Amino acid sequence: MPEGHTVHRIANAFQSDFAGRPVTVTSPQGRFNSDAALISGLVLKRARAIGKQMFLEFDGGAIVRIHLGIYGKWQFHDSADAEVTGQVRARFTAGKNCADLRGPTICEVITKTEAKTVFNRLGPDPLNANPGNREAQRFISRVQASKSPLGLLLMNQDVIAGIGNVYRAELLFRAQITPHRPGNQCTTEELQAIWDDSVKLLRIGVKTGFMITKEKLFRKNPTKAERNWVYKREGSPCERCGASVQIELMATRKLYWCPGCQK
DNA sequence: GGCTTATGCGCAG
DNA sequence: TGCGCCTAAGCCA
Repeated sequence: MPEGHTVHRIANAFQSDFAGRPVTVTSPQGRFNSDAALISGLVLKRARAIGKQMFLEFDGGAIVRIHLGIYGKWQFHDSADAEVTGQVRARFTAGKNCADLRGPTICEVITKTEAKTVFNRLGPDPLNANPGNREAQRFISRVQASKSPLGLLLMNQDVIAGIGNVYRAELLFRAQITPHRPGNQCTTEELQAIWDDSVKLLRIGVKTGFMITKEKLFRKNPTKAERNWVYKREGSPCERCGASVQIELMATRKLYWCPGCQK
């Protein structure tokens, strides 16, 4: 389930399972063979996530960049020789720790310079916010510089890194702003509130592993159907105002929102 | 068992 | 704007 919170969870797992140790890297499926050979046996210095991408930084400077896309998935095992099933693009092992990667959009070895280019393009990640408000200000100025609808801007990883279709819909519902409002018609206060809310929701996501967006359920164990206000609830009455939740396509992605609450 | 759908995004045109 | 990627879950029969 790859919005930003998932990738941060994986990066945290990599940091504790593999960092500081030599890591064997193979490609049972074969498509990552030549890249794996460049790094296999090197010590992993650090695993970090920025938005939906994970970066594994190895001794010597090589970096593995992984983007799960819509299909990609990780599977962790307790044994280095766990049986390989299906198409495993890359397997990382250190001692008994073993992680299999399937179906990623991107899995490649890049240089520090190439990584820097990626970092520079990405917008601020609410999960990497530093003390102070610099990331929020970067987000706000990027939104206000655009005439595009806010519903599109929240999906743009150059504007804010880590938000996907679920959090996009839920953040806008919680802010009570229509997805069609142009970025340059949003006030600084409104955008600051959306940023702060994204920090809060993504942290809940990292903690629980689920995209729970209703306060009441933060500490519970809600089913998928209960977790959200508008996502995948088209045609149902809005729990806040009773209006029928709408669905439409925005730039080919399904957008859910409440016309009663979101102005 | 088969079909649809998905939390994403790069690319061609 | 539409396609391709290439995997798994959810749903139906």
